[in-house]
Formats: sequence, C-alpha cells, structure tokens
Amino acid sequence: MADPALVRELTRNAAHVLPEGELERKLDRGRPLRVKLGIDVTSPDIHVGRAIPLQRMRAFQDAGHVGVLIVGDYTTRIGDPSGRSSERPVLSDDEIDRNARTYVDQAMIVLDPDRTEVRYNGEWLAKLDFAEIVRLTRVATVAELLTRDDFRKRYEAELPISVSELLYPLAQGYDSVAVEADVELGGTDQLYNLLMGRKVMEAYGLEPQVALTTPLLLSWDGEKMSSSIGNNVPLTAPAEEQFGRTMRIPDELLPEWYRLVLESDDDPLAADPMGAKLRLARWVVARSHGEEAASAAEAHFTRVVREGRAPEEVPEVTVAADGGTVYLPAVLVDLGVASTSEGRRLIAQGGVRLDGEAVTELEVPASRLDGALLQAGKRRFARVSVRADTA
RNA sequence: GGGGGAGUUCCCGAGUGGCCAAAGGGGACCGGCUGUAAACCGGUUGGCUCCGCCUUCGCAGGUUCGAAUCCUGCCUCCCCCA
Repeated sequence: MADPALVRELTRNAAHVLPEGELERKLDRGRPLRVKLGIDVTSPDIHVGRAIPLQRMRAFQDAGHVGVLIVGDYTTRIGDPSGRSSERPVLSDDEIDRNARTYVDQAMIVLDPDRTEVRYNGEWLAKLDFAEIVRLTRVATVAELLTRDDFRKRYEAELPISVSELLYPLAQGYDSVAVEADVELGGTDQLYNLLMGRKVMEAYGLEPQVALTTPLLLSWDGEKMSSSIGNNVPLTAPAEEQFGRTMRIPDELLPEWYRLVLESDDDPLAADPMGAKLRLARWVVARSHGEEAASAAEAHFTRVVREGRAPEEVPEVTVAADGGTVYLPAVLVDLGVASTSEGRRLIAQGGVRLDGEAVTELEVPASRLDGALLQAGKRRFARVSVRADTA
C-alpha cells in the first residue's frame, strides 16, 4: 500500500489528481514513476507561478521517481502562425533554441538534476509523417476539441482559432506516448491537455497517465501570473527585482502564496503581514540566488523603498556641457526615461530630484549637476558628472 | 465560390468631413498618504530644447481649403451560406 503521508506530499496543493486512486495504484508497483512536465518556450523565462508544478516534480524526485522535463521546442516551432501575432509571436529557430537552453537551467533551480531527464519534443514530433499525424487526429473529434474552455470562448467571441492550435493538445498527448509518462503535471489550465494525453496514450496501446494539476498562482494585479502580461516574478530575475516584485502582492494573496510557493502551513496574516511578506520575498530570492543575496535584496528594499534613500550602488552618467546650463530631459533619457517629452512631464510632476530636491526647471546649471545625485521617479538613480565640451 | 462584418494611439474600445494627438476603461508612470513597489486619493500618458512645429487611426493612392471619418485599389481577420 502506498504510504498515505507520501501521497499527501506528492499531491500537496493539487487541484486534480485523476483518475481517483490511480496514482496510488501506480505507486504500489514499486518502480520509479516517470513524471512528465511539458514547458513551451514562447517566452524566455520561467516564473514563480510556473515553478509550482516544478515543485511537485521535485517532490516526486525526492521520493525516488524520475522527472521527465519536456522542452516544447517543436510544438513552439509549429505554433500558430495565423494573425495572432501580438499574443503568440512565432519565434525564430534561434530564439527557440536559446530559450530552450535557458529553460533547462532555470528549471534546475527547482529540480534535482540527477533525477531529471530532459527531452526535446522535436526528437519525435519531427519524425511524424502525414499518415501518422492523421492517425493521431482520429483520437479526438472536433466537437471534443472545441469543448475546451479557451477554444469555446474564442469561438463564441468570433476570435480566430487555427487548425494548428486544435492539433496542439494532440501533439502534447503524443509527447506522453513518446516518453511513456506515468504522471503528467501541469497548471489547472492544462487539465484538458493532460486528459487528452490519456486518450492518446490509450489509442497507442499504453497505460494512460495520471493527470495532476496545481492551481494557477495569481499575481499582484489579481491576474494569473504570466510573462506576456508582465506581472511575473522570473526565477532568474535579479535579486532586488524579485524582492520588489514579490512585495507588490496584496496582503489578501499572501495565504495563497504561502500555501503554493512556500508550501508552508503558517498563516501569514495571523500576526504581522509585512513581516510575513518580507519572509516570502526572502524565500523567493534565496531559492534563486542564495541566502546572502536575499539579505542584500531585503536591505536594498528597506533602504530605497521603505526609507526612500538612494541605493548604495548607483550608476554613473556623464553629460557633456557646452555652456552654463544643461537640458535636463536629455539627461533623463540616459537614465532610462523613454523620451525627452516624458522627461519634461516627470519634471513638471515633481518626479525629478537633484540631491533629494525636486527640480522645477528644464535647464539646469552645469555646476549644480556635476557630482549630484539625480533621481527620476522612485526607482531610477544616477550620479552625474559633467564633462566640459570644448568642441 | 457567394453574402455579411471588422482593422483606431501599450491593450480594450468610442469616434462617420473641421471643436481630434483623438472620449471612456485597463495598464503604465508621477505625486500624496502608507508597514510595502499594496490599498486609497490626485495627476500624467505620440514625438520634438515644446506658448509652436512634426508624425499617428491596416497599406497605397485620390477627392477637399481641410480626412481616423468620403472615393479607388490592395492586405489581414471574423461570421454565415455552399
């Protein structure tokens, strides 16, 4: 009999474990299970939300099972070319290869490399000939494919759905055949695909996989965390950035993050929510960058955000001055402000400071600028040095 | 193959000849406040050394003193019928 405590750990936070009892049956066979997780390579980073199923994979690995990480290089490559370019840009082969490589590195932040098998699905999908593809398409009907929520919604909203997209769940299911998955992990949005994987495996004479989904992590805006929206905390973002982004989540989301990300039973709102959020941010940074970086990131946050002081390390900006004054908006562009027009607006709004004092004019005496600390908004700082321009 | 509908500034979405750099919402940014880069309140949101000028409303032409709005051609997308 499968150890109930172990099953609880493996299925911790799971939204679905289907079909019921099947995981226990597979565990009882006593051999290491092959636990699959597919990742597409449409964007260059894995974020804290997508790490949640990875954390499950890690739990399986720690119990002696094998993690099969599938890099969807091929599914990304054939990805929908129809006009939805703004949402799903078709990536170049180079981009896909580059993304694919960094993905594996990122995933290893969470996974145990010694128990991970990395596979690229181009390995088998590239070899399918047309007859085989047609055989694959017989697994499902159009009506069945259209029952999937996002397809149905798009269909009802008269938004485009390309045939290649309909093929996607089948291709993903074929991955399960190729790697002979015992379990497939995914977010709850993947439930449909995971169950389709069962059908495909059955059609190919294999024992269907168990589908295990985890809830989607909501970000500070209340939306599902997503790289394309930009509300993400990437596993490879700089420590300070990770810390700040994590601190942006509203208090109401803390319990969910504690449960899913920290895998902690503590109630973060019981005592001091601020302290609880700091602990969470430290944990997120420490996983990616280590304890030391986490402490430094917290110190930075305290100094810059809570106390409103300049960071310890500030980039240098050099300005050429031909006369007595310098056109400040142009300097702001060097700090990362989008345009001089925006720089003007920032100044007008009191968002630009020289040595802590709000600037009100566009032209600033070079003498006042030289060696001064320039600040644009809350987050952009630079030390200015003026170089005489004798041209 | 036939018919109907649509393409607007980062996104959604108003706008049918001048009052349009273009309503409203979202997002983002700035300020205030704050335990936080949260919440809340107020403001800003094409570019330009900017009281003015320049470029934008799928693309290319055209009509007009004047076009996001009218005409012609093209491209793209959606739906229905076959």
